[in-house]
Amino acid sequence: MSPRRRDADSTAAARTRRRAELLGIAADIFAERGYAATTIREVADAAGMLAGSLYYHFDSKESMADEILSTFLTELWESYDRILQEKHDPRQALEALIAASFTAIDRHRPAVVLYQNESKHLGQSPRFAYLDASHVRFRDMWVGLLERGVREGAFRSDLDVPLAYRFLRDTVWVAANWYTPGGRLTADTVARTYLTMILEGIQPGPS
Amino acid sequence: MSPRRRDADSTAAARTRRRAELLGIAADIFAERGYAATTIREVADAAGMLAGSLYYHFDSKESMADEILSTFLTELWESYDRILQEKHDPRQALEALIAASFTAIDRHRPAVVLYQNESKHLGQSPRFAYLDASHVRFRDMWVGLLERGVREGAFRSDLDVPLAYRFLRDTVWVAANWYTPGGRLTADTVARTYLTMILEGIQPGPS
Amino acid sequence: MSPRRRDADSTAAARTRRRAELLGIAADIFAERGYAATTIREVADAAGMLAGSLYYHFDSKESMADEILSTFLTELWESYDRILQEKHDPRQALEALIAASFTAIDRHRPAVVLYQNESKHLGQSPRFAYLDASHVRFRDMWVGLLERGVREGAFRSDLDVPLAYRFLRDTVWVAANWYTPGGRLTADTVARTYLTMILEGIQPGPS
Amino acid sequence: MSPRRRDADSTAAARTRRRAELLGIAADIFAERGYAATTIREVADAAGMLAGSLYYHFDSKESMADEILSTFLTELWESYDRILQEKHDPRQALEALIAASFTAIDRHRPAVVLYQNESKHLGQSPRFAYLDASHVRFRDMWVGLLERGVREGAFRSDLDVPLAYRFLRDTVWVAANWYTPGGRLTADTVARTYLTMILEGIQPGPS
DNA sequence: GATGAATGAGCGTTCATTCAT
DNA sequence: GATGAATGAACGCTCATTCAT
Repeated sequence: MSPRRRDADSTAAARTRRRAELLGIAADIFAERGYAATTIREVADAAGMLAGSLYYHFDSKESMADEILSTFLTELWESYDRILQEKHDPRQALEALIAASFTAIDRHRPAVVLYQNESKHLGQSPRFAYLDASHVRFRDMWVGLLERGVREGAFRSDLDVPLAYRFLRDTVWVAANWYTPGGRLTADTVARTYLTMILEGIQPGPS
Repeated sequence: MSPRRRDADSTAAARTRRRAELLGIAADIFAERGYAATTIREVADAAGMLAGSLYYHFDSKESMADEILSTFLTELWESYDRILQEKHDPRQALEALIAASFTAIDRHRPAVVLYQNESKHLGQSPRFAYLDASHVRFRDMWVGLLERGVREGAFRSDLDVPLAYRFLRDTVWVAANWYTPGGRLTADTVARTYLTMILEGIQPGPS
Repeated sequence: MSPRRRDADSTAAARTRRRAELLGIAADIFAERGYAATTIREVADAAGMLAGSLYYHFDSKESMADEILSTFLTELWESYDRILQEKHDPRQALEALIAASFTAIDRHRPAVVLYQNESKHLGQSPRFAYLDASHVRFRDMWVGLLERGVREGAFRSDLDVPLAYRFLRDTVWVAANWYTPGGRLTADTVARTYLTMILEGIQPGPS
Repeated sequence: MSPRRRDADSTAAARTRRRAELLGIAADIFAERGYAATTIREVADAAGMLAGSLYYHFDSKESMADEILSTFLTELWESYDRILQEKHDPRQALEALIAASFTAIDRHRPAVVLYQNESKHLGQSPRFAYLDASHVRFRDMWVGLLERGVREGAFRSDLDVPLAYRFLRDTVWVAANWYTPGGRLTADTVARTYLTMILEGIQPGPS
């Protein structure tokens, strides 16, 4: 790595790193207090700077939420797309998607909380059109998967697919509200336990 | 309208009805936009009056949320308590509690949304201490029921009770976000379908 | 007194009596909390009615203050005028005026407090022009009396008349802030004690 | 302006000066219109800024009054305490205290007016408890001084001390309502004239 | 004479945002 | 990169006042 290269790094890359750091702080507070109830002064305080200084890094409060959410969704869909390409068996795909979702919660907890609590609102502004688009993709993915699973006998034939889709979607994301990365349960454990409940129910099986 | 009707109607009863009407409007908007993001002027607009006029009926924005939430929770716990007294079989109790929850969503949809989205923030103020108290009662109720069910063989012996409690709790209330009273699905239908998924899972049973 | 006469009394006179009663209540609160800081709801509460009901009796909050102050000033000037006609000796006139002022405090304490605290403000509105007029008359009366007294040897020849006027004026009225009718000191006692201090000073006399 | 000057000037000192400037403006208007009747917008207008901008400098309207009053009282008591330590003769102490009071009026006229007109109301809030404390200290100081003066023969033996205390207190402070710094009379002249009236009275002495 | 419900203006305060330094 | 001071719009709320009943 040439010195020239390192210099370029210490500007562009350092800037990127600082942005990410600030966004992490913002995401934590947005998730904790709610987007509307969070003041950018609170974010700035937590970052050890004055409110006005944040505007050197970001255009607006909205743009922070935007960057937090779009970063999260981009990464999420990358992992989903990888799974959808690899796993053709509905049951296996479902397992992998659920696991990937819990991994996302583990890695982007505040972003997930933000997504869950505020996407309805924010989605109304054109800037956040991708949130609604993501919802649609989400629904299509799950509904498609469930319908195929029913056809292929992986899932109960009497499944109410639209309802089951919402059941799955909500059940998974809502866990971000109580899951603590590094706590008693790892993302993987939670995922497996949830999967068992979802697939086999909570009453005793026949075996 | 006969004088008799007007007499019975006037004063206390009419006031109560007007308050309820206004609270209904407020609850709808709080649920739709979020409590913090809702302005008193939006509520007043929707009620066809000026912002200040709301203060003839209510002390503060907070007191509106308070009345919405406490009314809902009072009614909810009345129905829960009735069930807990009547149904001693864990499985039957669970079914009845889930059904009662969906009935509550049907009747108090905006209040449920408000409860779910804002109780964490509001609960910090002493005035809303009953929200946290309700959470605790909730947890104790479900955890107790699940543990008893496991002991008595009604539920899987390997159930992770704390996790299952959260699964049940979230799964049910989160439905308030999409459920439309008077839509395709009645509260009862949703409750029965959810119950089947929760009890038996989504994969085909052996029977 | 004919019945007809008594009927007329029970309308006009009763109305007058009620107004006076309400004005007494208002004056107490205006004096206690300050005019600007007093809400007409507080006055109405104290009178056992609703805020709106006061407007049956009075045009506005201002008109209450108006009536309180003008009633007080009319009576005050009546007593002053009587004295000025009777007492031609400066020293005797001064004594009588001071005594009359303390009598006014005794009988109209809240009005005096209101007068003292709010006349500067209220005087700016044309409706209260008589307040400024009264101030001028006041000053002319005292300054005239003091100058005559100096000329005639009743008061010190080196008296700074404008300053002494303010001294007398303030000294007397400000007592309304602590004087309690029916307390340890009667208006007359206070008047006599004040007079001694004003005339002879607080240091020991030669006698 | 040299850089040296600007450096010494900047940050803390400049901020303090700006605060003092704004407080001076606020004090003028509070004194002129009354605290309750003054709007924050009036203060901001006079300062050439918008209402909200004041909140960059001060927490609240109340905190402005607080700072104005506490600054004044601190300085006043410093001068009083110095006198009480130095002058042991009651008559000399009284003269010095009256003079110091007029000096305080000269330097803090609006603060004195505010103190006199609003301390009764403001004193009820815990934040302004020091106002009541100051009243008590005031009374103790004057009553103590007068009693000692009577015992030692400096003041008339028949003096009604509690009444004389109020007489002195009011007489002095009330002058803030008409005294104009830089006008015909200096604070010192007023003080001396007042003192003569207080000590020797307004009627001709025997000498 | 009084009530109950509302109006409309304005208040103290907050907050995202801007910008010269 | 960050600060300090300000803007301007809006917010929750208060209050004198009105008026049909």
